[in-house]
Amino acid sequence: MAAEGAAKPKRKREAAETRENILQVATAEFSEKGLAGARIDEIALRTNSSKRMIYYYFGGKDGLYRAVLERAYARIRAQEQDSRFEDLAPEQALRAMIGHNFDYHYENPEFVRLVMNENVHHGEHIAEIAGIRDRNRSVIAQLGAILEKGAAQGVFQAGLDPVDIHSTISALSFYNVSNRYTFRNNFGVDFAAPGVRAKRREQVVDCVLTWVLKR
Amino acid sequence: MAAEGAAKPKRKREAAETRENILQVATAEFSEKGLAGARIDEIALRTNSSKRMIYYYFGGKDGLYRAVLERAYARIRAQEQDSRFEDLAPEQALRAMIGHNFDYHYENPEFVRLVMNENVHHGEHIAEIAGIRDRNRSVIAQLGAILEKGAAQGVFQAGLDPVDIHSTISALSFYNVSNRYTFRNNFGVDFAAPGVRAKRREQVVDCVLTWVLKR
Amino acid sequence: MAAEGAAKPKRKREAAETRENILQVATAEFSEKGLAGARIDEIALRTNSSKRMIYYYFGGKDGLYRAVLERAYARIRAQEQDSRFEDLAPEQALRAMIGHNFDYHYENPEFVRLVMNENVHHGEHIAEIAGIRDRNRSVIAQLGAILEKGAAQGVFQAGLDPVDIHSTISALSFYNVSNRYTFRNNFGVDFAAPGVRAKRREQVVDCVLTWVLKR
Amino acid sequence: MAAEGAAKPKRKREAAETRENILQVATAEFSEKGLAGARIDEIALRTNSSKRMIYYYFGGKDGLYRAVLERAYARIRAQEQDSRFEDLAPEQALRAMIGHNFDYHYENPEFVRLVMNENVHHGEHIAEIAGIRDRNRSVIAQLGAILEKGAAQGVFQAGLDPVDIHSTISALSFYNVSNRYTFRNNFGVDFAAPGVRAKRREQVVDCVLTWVLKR
DNA sequence: GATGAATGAGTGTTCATTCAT
DNA sequence: TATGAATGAACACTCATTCAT
Repeated sequence: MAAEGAAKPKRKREAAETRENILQVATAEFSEKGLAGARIDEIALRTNSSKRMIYYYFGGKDGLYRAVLERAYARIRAQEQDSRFEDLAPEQALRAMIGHNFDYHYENPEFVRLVMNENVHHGEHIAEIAGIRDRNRSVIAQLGAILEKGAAQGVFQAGLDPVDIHSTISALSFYNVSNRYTFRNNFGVDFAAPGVRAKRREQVVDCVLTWVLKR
Repeated sequence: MAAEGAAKPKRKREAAETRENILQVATAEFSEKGLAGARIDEIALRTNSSKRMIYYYFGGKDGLYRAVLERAYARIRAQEQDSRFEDLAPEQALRAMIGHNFDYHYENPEFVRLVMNENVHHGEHIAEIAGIRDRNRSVIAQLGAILEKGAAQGVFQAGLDPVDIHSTISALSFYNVSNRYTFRNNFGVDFAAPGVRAKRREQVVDCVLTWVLKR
Repeated sequence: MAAEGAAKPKRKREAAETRENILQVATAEFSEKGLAGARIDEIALRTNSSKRMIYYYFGGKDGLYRAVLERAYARIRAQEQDSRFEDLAPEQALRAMIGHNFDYHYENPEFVRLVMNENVHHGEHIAEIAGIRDRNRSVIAQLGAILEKGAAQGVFQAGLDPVDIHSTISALSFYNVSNRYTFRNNFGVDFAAPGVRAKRREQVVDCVLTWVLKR
Repeated sequence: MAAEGAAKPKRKREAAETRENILQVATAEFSEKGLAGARIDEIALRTNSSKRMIYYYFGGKDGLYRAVLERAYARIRAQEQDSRFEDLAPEQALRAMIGHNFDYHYENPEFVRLVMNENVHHGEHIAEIAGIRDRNRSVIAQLGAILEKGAAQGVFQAGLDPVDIHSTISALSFYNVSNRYTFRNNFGVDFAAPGVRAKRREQVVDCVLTWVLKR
């Protein structure tokens, strides 16, 4: 027990905390204002440490932004690793998967906005982050397994490309969060309102399933 | 006097040209880099006129950005006013409408990126542009008419909210353009490739129709 | 006369003045502290204009430094173009040329120090300034003509390379200014003292001439 | 206890090694970039130890720089103490001395560049290093003895000031190394090229001797 | 209507140095 | 003796905007 306290140098633990604290603040700031709009000074101010530490740990604004992006993707991966749909029947598994995807976007608008911003910047930073494609490959594999099983059981159409289905699910989940402000302005509907969310969730699950199910 | 009278119109025409030239350059720049990332100097440089003129005509960076946004929406409106789906049978009308929406996004990535950027900025600028809600109301009305007609004929489901259908169509059309870069990085599929676009168009039209049609 | 005032736009004259004012201040600063030691803020402060103007006219610290270097060399050239030694007898011409070179270094310590600094930086900036080699070629040509004339008249040794003679003259002129501080510290002699300068001038002229004259 | 006694010297030896290692790295760095241009982090990185040790042993950047300067001068002294010219005939002794001085500059460009840099900084650091004037006094004494012996033998001119001769020798030896870069750029001649060096060495020895010899 | 010159507040970044362990 | 973490002051540079002509 004494060993536990002594084992990890206090300093190192503090360093990890400093890093994490900076990343949290930076995530909020980059998500809110974008890479170009965010200010290093502003981030440093909200941090428990200083501007200098940002450069010490992340090298600069771009380095920090990349670390934020990497962490955001790592967190989804962790979430998805936890959720298991494979034991369910194909239709139930797909429903669960779509719902989960939909919810993740709703509950992580920061992630959605980071991805938006990354597209504003032509994806130049995400390209330099290793390991993201691996993670996505596993998502596609998981979805593909469900689709195949469904097709084999005769409940889903045959020959569906999991990437197509995934892009459809993502589009329908992403838009509610990404285009929240313009949609509200243009059509007077706020996707963030609880009632709207619930109704929309049902529609998205329904829409994709109707399309996939054997007709 | 006659000369004076003739001179002015000429001036005005030149003025309109200058304005339009600035707007074109600014549209490209804001679309490419976002509001925060775009540079007034850069825009002025690519213009046929000077930086001073931007301030003369648009008051400043924000004013220019709003003018760009307004013009982008005005151009969709013009396009949509041209297209008439009402004479077609409901299913054909809906198919045409979805396809048209899909194509517009693909062919106007600048518009898509401006909307993305506007959402990054929480829609604070679009809110100050008059007339946008009116235009969208007419889109909803048009779609609503088609849905009602289809429901009356027994081909569509009854009681569908045109705003829901519209958001579904938009989500599926927007994503291919807005998330082009991250999707390519994550899944190795480039939405911009001609083959991908054609296949995706068919899927989107199909997906929405399957969902709307009476089952 | 009135035309003279109206001919040049007042603005442009002011711009040239601003540029020149910045260059003067920057010359003093770079000469005093070197490129790495000089501070843009310090230069701007001593200027009649602002830091922003330095970037407006010279693009940055390096650009300003290069402009300073270029101007320093241009000023020697102007001085040398004025001085004519060719009409004198070879020995007198060479004496005058050496003396002039010696004096120029003494009277322009800023130039000497800029050249020192340029060597500290491995000559990377001077390489990018066009026209310097041309100017130096004419110096060598001038010296070469004197040497040849002297050799033809039998007063100078034959076959001397003007570049060798020039480097000898320059070394003996440069050192008194460049190494003033360490020499004073190490040997207690201040090259800048008037008596020392006069004596040294005589020695340098004498030393080079003794070497060049036919023995 | 015996172990304790042995341990300490070892520590001291290691400490001396650490100091020497830092000094070597710092010499290269200060010589290359100057005092203002050199970076403590860069020096620490190339060292076998850490940044903290620099502060521990030398107090700071300026202290390290002074230690570097002091060591550089101490090394010349050591070299000169070894070389004995007094046994030679005056002319041979002087030739040897000039050649040795010339060679030392060529072979120790780091020393030359440190002296240049020290002059850029107005000799403010060298003034604080004790013992340098003593060392130079002995150089002057040595040269003075040779000159006097030569004058007594009727081969050298009488009444020559050894400081004048020394400054002439130094100027002609220093310039080839200090102004290597600008000279190459301006006149296309690289003093560092072996052929150029050999030819220049002969000229320098010759030039000084011609001047000193009785005519 | 049009142009080059000018500006102040801010913006990302780097520096030598010190602290805690 | 030794090390990684931390710091604040300074540093080069950029921005949207305005002025004088």
